Amino acid sequence: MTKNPLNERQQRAVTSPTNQILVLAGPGSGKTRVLTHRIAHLVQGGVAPYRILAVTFTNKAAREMETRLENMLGGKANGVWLGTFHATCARILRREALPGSSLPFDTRFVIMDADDQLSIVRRAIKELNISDKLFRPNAVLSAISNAKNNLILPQDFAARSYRDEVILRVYQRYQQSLQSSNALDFDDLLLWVVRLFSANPEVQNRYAHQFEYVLVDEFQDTNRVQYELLRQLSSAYGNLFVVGDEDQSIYRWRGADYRNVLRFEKDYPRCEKILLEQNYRSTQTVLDAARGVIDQNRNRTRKHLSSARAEKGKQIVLFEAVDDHEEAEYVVSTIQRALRDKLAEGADFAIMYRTNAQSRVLEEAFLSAGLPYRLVGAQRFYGRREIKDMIAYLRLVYNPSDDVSLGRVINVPARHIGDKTVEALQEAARSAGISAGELLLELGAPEPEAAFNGLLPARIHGVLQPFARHLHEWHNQLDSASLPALFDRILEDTNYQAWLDDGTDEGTDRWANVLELRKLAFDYETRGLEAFLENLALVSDQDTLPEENNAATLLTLHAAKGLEFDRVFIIGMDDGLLPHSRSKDDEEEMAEERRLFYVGLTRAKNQIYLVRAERRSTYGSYEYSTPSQFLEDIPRSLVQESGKVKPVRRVVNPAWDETMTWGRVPQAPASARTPQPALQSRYKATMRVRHPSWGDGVILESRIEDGEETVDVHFESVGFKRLLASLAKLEILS
DNA sequence: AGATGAGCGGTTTTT
DNA sequence: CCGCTCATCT
Repeated sequence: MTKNPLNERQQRAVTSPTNQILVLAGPGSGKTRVLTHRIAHLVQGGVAPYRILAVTFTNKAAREMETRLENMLGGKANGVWLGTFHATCARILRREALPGSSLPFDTRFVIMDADDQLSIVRRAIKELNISDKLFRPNAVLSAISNAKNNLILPQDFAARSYRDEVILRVYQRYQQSLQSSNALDFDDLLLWVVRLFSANPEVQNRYAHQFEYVLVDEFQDTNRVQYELLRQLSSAYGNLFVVGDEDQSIYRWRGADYRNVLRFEKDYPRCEKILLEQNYRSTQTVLDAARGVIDQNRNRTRKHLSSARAEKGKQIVLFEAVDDHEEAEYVVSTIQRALRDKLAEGADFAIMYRTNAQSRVLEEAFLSAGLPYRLVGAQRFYGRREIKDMIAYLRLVYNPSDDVSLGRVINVPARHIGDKTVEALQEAARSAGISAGELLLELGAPEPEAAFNGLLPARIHGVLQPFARHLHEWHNQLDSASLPALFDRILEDTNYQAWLDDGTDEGTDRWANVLELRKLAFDYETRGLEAFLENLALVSDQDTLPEENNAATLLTLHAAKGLEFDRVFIIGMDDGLLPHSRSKDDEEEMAEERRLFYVGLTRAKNQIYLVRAERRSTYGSYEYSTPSQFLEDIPRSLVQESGKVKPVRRVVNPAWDETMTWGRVPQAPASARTPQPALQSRYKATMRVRHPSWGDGVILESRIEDGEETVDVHFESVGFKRLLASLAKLEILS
């Protein structure tokens, strides 16, 4: 693909001299390629790399662009500001949060992750004597995040109801906690840059004059803060190049607003709009199916994606399993068969699902089949208790004011510091006007300042002393010792291994995780603790997970955006899962669910498998569901069904042939069926056969199911089919 | 202070 | 079903 020349429109997008350019790029239309080529074009035209800012949505996308630029230009593009919104903002704030700035934190701020945020909210709710039943911490946090995404700080928050009043109070307390911990949450990173720029035009100007060119990926998923930020950053030169696709907007719940695309056209009436509709990824079958789905959405620019590839491609396979276990087994066995027949390799496959919870059953099936897989996202590594502990230690050493981290590790491993002791410490710190961590640091000094003597009762002081001393020593090492040395020192001083690795399998496992993190710390030996912590906070886990060799990928539909795979399974094609039940009352949300499905479909280069289960276990009991309504929008001619025999279901979509049945071969009710003696297989694996319409193929497997012989055949023309031997008119060739 | 066990609530999606 | 919180006991 890299060898191909750019098509005419891509070329235009890369070289156009227009100031503001809006590229509407369908899936697989070479969007990343256009972005990287444009950056390369700018650099080769003499623009200094540091004057180019390119913003991506994920770290992964940023790294991929970096690699491509490296390949194109060697080191010539080094220095381009390339990163996510959040990483870019963190970088700006680390420079600007100097003493005397208007910002309520200094350059040693730490970044709170979702867990930290939630524990701050919980604490605030508790301290304010609010019921956490009526005000769910999660809901309150999302209200706060929502406000921040709209640039609303507590002082700007207009409470229009009792509920708002309460949320506001929590918000205030929450913000205070962050401030006293010298911490920022994700939303703050963006918010404070915008506030900084608004309050200090000279600072904004400095950056705006630095960034002669601003380029943005996944523009449809920007929110209001991000839009504002882009406006500010490009305000000097007005060179703003944005790439996006309304149809792939899937982050509305996070404040993203694809109408930013419309806003862009309105705010920059002289912008040039370029449509990329030539698809270089998928077969026409994949595109037709995707189009059938997305064309049901209104209020969008209709695109006419056409495949640059000649072949129509394999039909879409639809499989209905009886339950989620069979669903997973179907995925695994289909992959195994393809591997065995050398039709594909592991890394060609991706299995996508709506909710993270669905990965569990899949993982079990992969494990028991001995099939390698890699799971992206889902807090696998960084959510681990032992990992969070070690990170908390490091964060605390870096920034002793970090209350959340202090609370996490002050008594881990247990060192007789209970709630009462912590409370006394906090009270004493408050009366001294410093944070608890700072006070500890002081108490651990060889000669603490006299002012801090007598703040605490002698007994409590004594209990805290050993920990305080350690903290002081670690903190002192910050500038002299390397990160790995500090890491080891903490492990040693806390006796962490002995505490964690208690001889059980789980303990060994946990210790192995710590060693994994330690390995990562060695990678940051030269860059240091600050870079290490920032990376841990901002880089999602998909980046750092050890790459399993040639393994299938398990990921949510959200995480799939921007990726491509040869063969894609989308599982859980059930009403209530996709579209998700939480979306069904809201038209906008339903449209977003549809886009999510569209994103999944368009990841496939060659083959799509849509899989559902009639029932799946949730919380221990079974729940039944009907097929996803989205399935009805896929043209019938593109689909080939597969699965176990079960009662006929009628299809409601008039686009389908009335006489067609859904999912199954029709069959008499069970009661009318006479049990048949086990019958002999007529077909065996490796036999060559001929089908009247599909031509020649080879039998992959034959088995007796419910008294019927079922054969899996791979046809040269259409690929994999599962057939009932009694119905298919197969001719045996060899 | 720490260990144990009953009870409960939770699942959308992520930088 | 699982993991977490809270209450109770040692």
